Amino acid sequence: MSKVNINKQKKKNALMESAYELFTTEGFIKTTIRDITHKAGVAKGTFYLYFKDKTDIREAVIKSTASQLLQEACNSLDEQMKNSDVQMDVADIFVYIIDYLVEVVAKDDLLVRFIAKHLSWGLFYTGSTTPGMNYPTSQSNSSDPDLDIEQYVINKLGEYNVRIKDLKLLLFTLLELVSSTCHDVILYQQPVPLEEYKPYLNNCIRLLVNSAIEQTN
Amino acid sequence: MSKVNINKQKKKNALMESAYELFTTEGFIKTTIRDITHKAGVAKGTFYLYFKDKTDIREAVIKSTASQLLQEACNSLDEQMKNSDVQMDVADIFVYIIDYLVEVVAKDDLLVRFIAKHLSWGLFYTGSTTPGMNYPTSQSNSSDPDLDIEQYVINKLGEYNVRIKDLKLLLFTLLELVSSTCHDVILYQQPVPLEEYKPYLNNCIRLLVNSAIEQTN
Amino acid sequence: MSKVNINKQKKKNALMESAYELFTTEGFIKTTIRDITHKAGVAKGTFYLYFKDKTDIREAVIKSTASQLLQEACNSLDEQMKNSDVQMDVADIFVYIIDYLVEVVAKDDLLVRFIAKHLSWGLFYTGSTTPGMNYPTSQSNSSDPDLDIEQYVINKLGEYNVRIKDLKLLLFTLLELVSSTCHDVILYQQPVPLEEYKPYLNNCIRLLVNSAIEQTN
Amino acid sequence: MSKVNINKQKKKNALMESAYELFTTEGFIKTTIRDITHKAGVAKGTFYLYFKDKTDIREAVIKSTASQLLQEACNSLDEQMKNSDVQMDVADIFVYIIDYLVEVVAKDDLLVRFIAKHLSWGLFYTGSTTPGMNYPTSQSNSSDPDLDIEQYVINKLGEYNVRIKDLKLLLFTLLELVSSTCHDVILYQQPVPLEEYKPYLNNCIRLLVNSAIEQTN
DNA sequence: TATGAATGAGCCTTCATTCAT
DNA sequence: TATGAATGAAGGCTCATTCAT
Repeated sequence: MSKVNINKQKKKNALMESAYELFTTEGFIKTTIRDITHKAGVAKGTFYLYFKDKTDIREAVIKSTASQLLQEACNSLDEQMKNSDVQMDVADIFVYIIDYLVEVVAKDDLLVRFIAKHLSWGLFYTGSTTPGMNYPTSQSNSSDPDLDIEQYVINKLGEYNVRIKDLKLLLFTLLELVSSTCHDVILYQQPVPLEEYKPYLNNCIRLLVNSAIEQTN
Repeated sequence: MSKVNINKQKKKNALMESAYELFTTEGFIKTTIRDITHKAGVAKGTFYLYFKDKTDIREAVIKSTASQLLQEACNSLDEQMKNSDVQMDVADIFVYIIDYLVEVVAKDDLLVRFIAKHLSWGLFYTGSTTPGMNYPTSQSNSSDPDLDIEQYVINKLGEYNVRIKDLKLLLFTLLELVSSTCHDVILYQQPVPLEEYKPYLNNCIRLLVNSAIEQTN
Repeated sequence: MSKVNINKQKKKNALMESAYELFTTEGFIKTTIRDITHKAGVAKGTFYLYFKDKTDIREAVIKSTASQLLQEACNSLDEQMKNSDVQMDVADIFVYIIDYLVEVVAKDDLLVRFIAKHLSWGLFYTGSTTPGMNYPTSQSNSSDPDLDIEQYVINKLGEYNVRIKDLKLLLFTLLELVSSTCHDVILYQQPVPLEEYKPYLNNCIRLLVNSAIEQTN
Repeated sequence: MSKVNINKQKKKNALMESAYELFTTEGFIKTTIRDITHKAGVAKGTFYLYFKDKTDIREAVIKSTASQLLQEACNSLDEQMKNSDVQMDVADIFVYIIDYLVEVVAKDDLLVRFIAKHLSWGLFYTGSTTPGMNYPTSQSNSSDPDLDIEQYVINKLGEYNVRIKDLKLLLFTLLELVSSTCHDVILYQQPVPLEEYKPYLNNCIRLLVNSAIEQTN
């Protein structure tokens, strides 16, 4: 990548990071373009060189964040399976990942406000970014995250001699279920606190996952 | 109720109805106070006699709408059970209600934009409405909806000799699951169209409900 | 005075007292009619039965307050002269009264903000109150305060065998001088603190007063 | 100064001039930001690029106007002393300047409404203007007016072999005395018309000044 | 007389967006 | 490419005033 392109990417990243911080701490509506550019250390006009408007950068930030989060969760699972002797069954895998996500999100009251209700956005939607403003190649791995998670799960399950029926739907359903319920539970402790809800939620997940398992030989 | 109070109530209702229309057709952010009052046929200042700000009326409208919707669903179920010879099992009841909600919402592309992600708000949250501005008695039944839905289900199941474990959590989880997934499915047909998703969703519901049933006697 | 008139007077007094409190604590601009009536325990519409608008009540309050203040000062002087053996010369009398005013005002940071720049208003102006809304007879003594202070001084000086040249102008000049300078000195300690300024001011007063004395006989 | 900075200064000046006109003709309260910007030929938002709010521009205008006025008075005195054969004593100097101010102000019924009660503000207060929005160098002479007037008087008196006791306090007292009394006399002709009051006032000034003179040598 | 619900003009202020530099 | 001064539409909200009761 040419030096000038690297510089452009830096600017774009700086804007996205600033936007992320402000969206989570101040909220989307209260955050202004001026805030974003100021924090990123660029001029206001520069913003419009990279994003069409505020919703455009929000979408970019959500996708990037959700992707990253899931990536972390998967990495953590990999290590866990490598290092631990305890045998996990298929449902355990789903529960582990979801638990990971919930824990991360729960620790960050601000993150949940911003992203929880949109967790699956980063994974299943090919939302229309500003035309001609695609992510640069350096991020292209995460720009098509749909494959990632689905494929990741398929690989993970390779050794189990099982097949998951309607895997895409299952993933979608689980993510929405989790993000939606936890959003309310974490933020408002309604109808019960998180610690009380988690066992219940995990049980739901196991039910849905186990019901989707088909043995293959 | 005094003549003046009746008039006040009329004004409040007019405002809420206007807000509902505008929120669903134009979106919350694009809707202005001026729009609401204009449509309601009152002066701008009058708005502030009844609501603190735009979020305040949104909350009121959501609660009212969600409550009403669920009421309709329950009524429909009652009739169905009275008139039909087909025997419903416990899970059928849940599926029926949820199906009803989904169908109503699906027909109204606008409604879903506004309410779907917040369906459970009207049922589980005791958010603070403007103080001293309670719903008049004519709506007081739905002003404490928490009892309603839970109690309604309990009554409904009276004749089944069953008990539902963690009923409140089940209801909450189901509502969030449904509203969250259908929101995306209906609006964006992502990851699959509604007709394709519904059977899958219904199956999930049955799983969760059946797993919560405890036989009594 | 008829019972109904007494009641009317009570209302008017309540409004003026509320206005005084609010003007001094919140400032004239920030104070609203609603605030005044609320504090006075009457309805908003009632305000307009007694005063034309906010400036109208302000004028009434200033006059009343300034009058009262001066009255207190004069009373204090009377006692002082009765009880003390120390002989006061003519200038002492002026200094005493002015000192009294300054001390009262200095103690009340809020009072000075409101009235200091307008001290002489209550004494020399026959400002136009709302037409047909004159002070009731019970206050008529203070409604023509011009005579009061001038006559008071004349009486006071009776025993001194002196005449003051241009007494009205002297009084006006002194009051304006004092209120104007002290306003700034008390509020901002500019250009010097009050304690430092007072001796200087007193000296100025003595100069002006002594220069106005004409011996008689 | 760069071209853009010159332009900025022009805008700020235009705003201040418009504000001055409107404050004097319409009064501070009645004048709106919209009025000011409209008259200045800039957009409403532009106002907030230069001033925090209405009180901010008022302060700026008062300071600037008071400074300017005094400068004129001093200049006039200089010429007078150069061209005239009549010998002025020390008190004459003070009287001359004050007379000049009073005359200017008296001619402009509107000016007095705005500035008279605040004449000394421009000379003794170092109020906080909008931060980072200092007057450009072209006006910097008057931006520290405190030194100006005091030093000016000291210089003027150089040839008189006299020293003025408490010069700063004297100046402050005189300015407040004059502006305060003339405010009422000019606007309301209370308690007497200006022409009648002026000789009295001049006499007061002479008293105060002469009493402050200390012979040197 | 007294009320207070209703009014609606008009306020201040923000901020996305443009464009000359 | 990058800037940031300028824009001006639009927003939320206040509040003096009216008037039917």
